[in-house]
Amino acid sequence: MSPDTRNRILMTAMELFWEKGYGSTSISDILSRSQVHSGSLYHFFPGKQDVLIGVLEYYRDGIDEWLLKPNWDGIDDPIGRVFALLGGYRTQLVMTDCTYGCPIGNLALEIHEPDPKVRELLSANFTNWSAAVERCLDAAADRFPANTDRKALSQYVLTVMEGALMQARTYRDLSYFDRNIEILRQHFQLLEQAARQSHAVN
Amino acid sequence: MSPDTRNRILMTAMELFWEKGYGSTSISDILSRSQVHSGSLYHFFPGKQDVLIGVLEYYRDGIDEWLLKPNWDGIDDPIGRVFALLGGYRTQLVMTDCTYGCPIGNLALEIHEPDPKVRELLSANFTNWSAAVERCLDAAADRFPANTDRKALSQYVLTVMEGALMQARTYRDLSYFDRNIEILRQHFQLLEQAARQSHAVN
DNA sequence: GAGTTGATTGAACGATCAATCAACTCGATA
DNA sequence: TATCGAGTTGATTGATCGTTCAATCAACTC
Repeated sequence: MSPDTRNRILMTAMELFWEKGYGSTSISDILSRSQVHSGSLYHFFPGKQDVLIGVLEYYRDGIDEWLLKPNWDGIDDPIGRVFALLGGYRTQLVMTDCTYGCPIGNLALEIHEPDPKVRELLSANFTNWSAAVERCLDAAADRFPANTDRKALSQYVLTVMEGALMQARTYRDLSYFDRNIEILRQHFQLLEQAARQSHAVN
Repeated sequence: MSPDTRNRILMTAMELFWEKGYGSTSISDILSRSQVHSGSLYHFFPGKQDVLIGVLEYYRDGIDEWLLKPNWDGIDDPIGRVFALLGGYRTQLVMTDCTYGCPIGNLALEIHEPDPKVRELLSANFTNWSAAVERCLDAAADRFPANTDRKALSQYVLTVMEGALMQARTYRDLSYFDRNIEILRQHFQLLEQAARQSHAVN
């Protein structure tokens, strides 16, 4: 029953870290909800921080299956995929009455002096996310001006997502998210428009 | 000596909340650094959360003097002021080896179930910030397309600032901040360009 | 100068924290 | 059948948490 228990701990910790944050989640919170006893937890994880590391690794390894695949199913247009991904976060906001926060972004701001290992995993999660967006932008490279830094732009999409989530959650108001995403969309349209004009000249 | 002590508590709590976050700052942390005894703290504040409220009120009431005035001194161009404000955050990042985080944004993401009073104060701080940006945008209204939603755009500037800070801090790399701000700047230039074209037609 | 007030002191409280540990279970292997 | 060890149990540890409270003190009121 070993991998079962380890996994139940991770899943429960994932939930709790997202609901209450890392610092406010106690080991006994994890134990009682997961129906695991303290000795078992410490059999699999040396300490609380290692549970966090396990959770971050889980996110890192599951981004394709749990984040991208569900949001991109049936959508082929690369730029459509970018905004479908953002739409996925909107759905989460709706389902949680605007209490949803990005699990990675929340941890990134909550944990002030992260272990190198923790910081690496937070970075890796951000990098994987924006790399997925960058692949979309590359697939639509001809719709952007030739000198567009698509890697930087993909990081910018992450920035807008995190900032928009932060405001929607703080105000408990979905419209803050929508307005932000709408401005990003208009920015993209301006870029596409500029690309068309440039191509017409050449 | 009463207002002295209250103020020393607030200043110390401000420092500590910014350094370690709210949850990881203990009352005894505040007491030892501020050289105040527990009884004195509880004489001025009913509890820990009320210290947080005091800090948030302090930020709210000090935005002009402590944030806007220093960054806008000697700068008249309204759009220049927007990016000067963002430049202020860049300076903080430089001075802290990219460990700086927005005090309000950090608290907004750390505190998952805020009291109504706390949530109101977080919102008020965001609102004051973007309202200051909105005044700049209004002063440069003729440089944007006529149908520009300047209030939404000012919230978007806040979004980009928060997201850019989050990434720079997570990666411990200033270039993530710079690239994000640069893309916002290019967006503004596209908007100004569109406004010029529109005015030329009319 | 007796009485009142606000400010301060620091020991103490119960609760909760992360973590430990010896004892136990039980399927796999020899 | 005997042995082994990965997994499990849950009571227990000492530290730390936010908070309380009886006491003392200085300054002001009337």
